[in-house]
Amino acid sequence: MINNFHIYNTLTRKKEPFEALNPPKVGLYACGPTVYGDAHLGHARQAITFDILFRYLQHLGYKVRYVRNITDVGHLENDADEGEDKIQVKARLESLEPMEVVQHYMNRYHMNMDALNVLRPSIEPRASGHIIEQQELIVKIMDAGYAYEVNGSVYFDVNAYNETHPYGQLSGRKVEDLLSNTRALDGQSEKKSGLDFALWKKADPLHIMQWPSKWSDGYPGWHLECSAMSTKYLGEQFDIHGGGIDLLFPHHECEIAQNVAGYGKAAVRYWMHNNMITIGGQKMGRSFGNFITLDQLFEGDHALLEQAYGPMTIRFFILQAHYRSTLDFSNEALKASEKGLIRLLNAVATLDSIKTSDTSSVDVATLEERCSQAMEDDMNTAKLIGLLLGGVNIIHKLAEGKESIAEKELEKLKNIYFSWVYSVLGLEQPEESGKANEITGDLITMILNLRNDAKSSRDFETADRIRKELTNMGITVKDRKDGADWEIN
RNA sequence: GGUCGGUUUGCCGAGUGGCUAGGCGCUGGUCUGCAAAACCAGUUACAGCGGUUCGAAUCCGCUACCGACCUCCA
Repeated sequence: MINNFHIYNTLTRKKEPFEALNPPKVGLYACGPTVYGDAHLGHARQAITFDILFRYLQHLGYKVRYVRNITDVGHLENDADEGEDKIQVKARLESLEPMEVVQHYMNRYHMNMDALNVLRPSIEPRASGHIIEQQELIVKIMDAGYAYEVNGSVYFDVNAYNETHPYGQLSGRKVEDLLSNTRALDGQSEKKSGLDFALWKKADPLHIMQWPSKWSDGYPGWHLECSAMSTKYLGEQFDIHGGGIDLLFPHHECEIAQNVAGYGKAAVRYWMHNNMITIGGQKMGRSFGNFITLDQLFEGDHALLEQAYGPMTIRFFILQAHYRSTLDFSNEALKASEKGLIRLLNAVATLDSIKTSDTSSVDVATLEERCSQAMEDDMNTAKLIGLLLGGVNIIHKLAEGKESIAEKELEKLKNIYFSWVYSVLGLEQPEESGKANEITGDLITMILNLRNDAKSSRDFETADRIRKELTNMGITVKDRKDGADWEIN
């Protein structure tokens, strides 16, 4: 499979040409959410980044198996592996079954992602459904001598591992440095070293989520699920692993160690990490408490929001920055995205009404090439959007007849916009669905027709009154030569 | 403290040696009964200092500031 796609590989800190292990198939794994709260803007960025990768690889002709997990067990509340399971904490607070909490937030996550036009992955495995696989991996790691059991819990032995394999390769850390920065063991801990992490944790009797094992009734460690599930569905080696940059250490580092220890080799060819969304220069995250959920954005229901922002505006906003850059949230930036998106989508809608000529005065081939190059360069959606918006000018001139285009060239132009804007970037024309909306539309059209009659008979007083009242309702009237168009603000 | 990254015009944000990024905003114009919308045109930058070079936002060094990770986090 020939392409010129280059990926920035976190492992090597370089852009590398993409070569699939088993073309035309590509195995892609991305770390999904822990479902104990509503998804926020940061989750949207992660999901959209790898949604673009999923779509783009398919656009290039690959057959992609995209696995994105749901973490519904195992993440602990604090360090030292002594905390409570996050899901369980939430369940107690809300007096719900843990699985009820999981289902609730998972449903909401799916609704949010659907709204953002994020494609569902090929497989969406849940940690709780792969306890057996995780236990099997623990056995392999123990057999290889890289894990030890203490009081029914099993820990990964980082020091033992580091003697034969460099631990910290992905995040650029050294064990010695890590050790000097790790809080001293208080003597109570079961772990041999502060760097060791839990593979299996014995549960106390009150712990609701627990499963039997040869070591104890307990639950799997936090990093284990991704190793076990990616191997199950993508094999011991696969092409791309993605996730938020905040998971780089320790999560992904531990994942590599688990794979090497258990299966004897590293699984991943390319590691990709999306950067964070910031707000006022600071990372937006659950632990900072400065996040805005997607529902709040869609509804405009948050103190920091001056208005509601549609899912496509959010998607466009995120795609206007490169995925490895931080992206700063602000109302001003969101509003700018909203307008830019409309400009782009309106132009695409205009393409069908362009008339062709015998010759072309516009250069479509160059645009086509530059768009491809932008995406080939580590998925630079920001550049791609810039190019597509630059072409909007040309589309307008073609529509007005100021430039000419041959039929074949027009087909090419349409293909550029339809495939990049709709298929790869996943942007959609806003839907006007529902009977109520239909009636509303018809009513407004009727009123505007009446106003047009008034204008024709030069009764501007009536015409202005109608327009003013519509404006007060939040409907913008746009007069054209033949009638009028309208828009709800 | 350790490791890594960032600092681009009023705002967001591309850009790794010479070629207009782009969007928003702002100013002017076209259209229009007027207004809005739409469209067209114009608009400004590269944290500071020093160095390399014919030429630097882009490479190197120093300084300042900001952030991320080092504990769960997309």
